[in-house]
Amino acid sequence: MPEEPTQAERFGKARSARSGVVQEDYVELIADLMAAHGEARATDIAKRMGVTHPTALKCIARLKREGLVTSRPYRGIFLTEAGQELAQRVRARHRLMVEFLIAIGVPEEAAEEDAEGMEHYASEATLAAFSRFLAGDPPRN
Amino acid sequence: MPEEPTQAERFGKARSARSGVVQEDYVELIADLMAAHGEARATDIAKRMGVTHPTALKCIARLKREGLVTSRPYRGIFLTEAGQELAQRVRARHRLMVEFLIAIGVPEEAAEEDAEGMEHYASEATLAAFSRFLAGDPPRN
DNA sequence: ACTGAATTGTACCCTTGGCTACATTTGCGA
DNA sequence: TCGCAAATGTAGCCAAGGGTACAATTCAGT
Repeated sequence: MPEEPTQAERFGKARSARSGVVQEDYVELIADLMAAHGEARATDIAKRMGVTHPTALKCIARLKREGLVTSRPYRGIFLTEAGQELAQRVRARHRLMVEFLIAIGVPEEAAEEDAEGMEHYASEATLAAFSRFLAGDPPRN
Repeated sequence: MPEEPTQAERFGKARSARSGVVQEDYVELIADLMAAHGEARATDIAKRMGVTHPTALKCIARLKREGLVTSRPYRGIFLTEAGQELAQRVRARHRLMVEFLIAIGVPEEAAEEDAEGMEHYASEATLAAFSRFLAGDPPRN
């Protein structure tokens, strides 16, 4: 099967997807923290992401540049409209992924771990298929 | 649900997995090229990965450092024992992922694309669940 | 009110994986 | 055989996302 250009395209797409992964994780986490504590502090973000605070600050700076987040010096971090929308999509996708994995028999902790990586690469088509499965539709006849 | 440390661990694991993604893709591709043409040339690797050749060379140099690949100046690239084993595992995982996605109703091209990203994050537990599903075992009773 | 701890910010370094530009080596075809 | 195109290698740039070390600011508690 010599389908080189298609393969290159697929690798390219996976590569592009990779660049948004960290943003998605941060935005989702910030939304969680705001929901739980009313605000998102850099230290808490760093702790929950399992990185040092300068790393978190740098990623947050990038989120700011991309208009997903706002913050004033020595103050908390807030999601913009765009950030909130992204957070909602990401959270929904994450929940669906975990539920699906558990439904097909993956133990809960493994499902949570794997979803953390896989969720970022699931297209609409795949998410739709997962939804159908959870809804009880027969996938193959 | 304040389970911060666990969440940090999960993010950490996903991060670790991320660092092996490129190696896995290269090793699998090199195995493909060797099977198809009897040798793996840097130019072909670059073309199929959709990157420039210096980028491919740099990644190959890293594979060499990690003992997955060998090569002599201006000669082709060859997998070591470890490289061949990795390639086999990766290829099997890739096929399983694609088959599974198609089985639950994802269109073929989307399945190929999504698998390219998701395959690197599926644990043994998840792969086992996918296998069971393909074998026709009822996932939930 | 003020001091000390916690939080936030800054400076600088590393590796990975992109790129372009240029140098070197192979090896094929005239 | 020998020259030129193709392949390979090298140098140097960039951004992202890790890290440490240190500076600045906030804020609680006395």
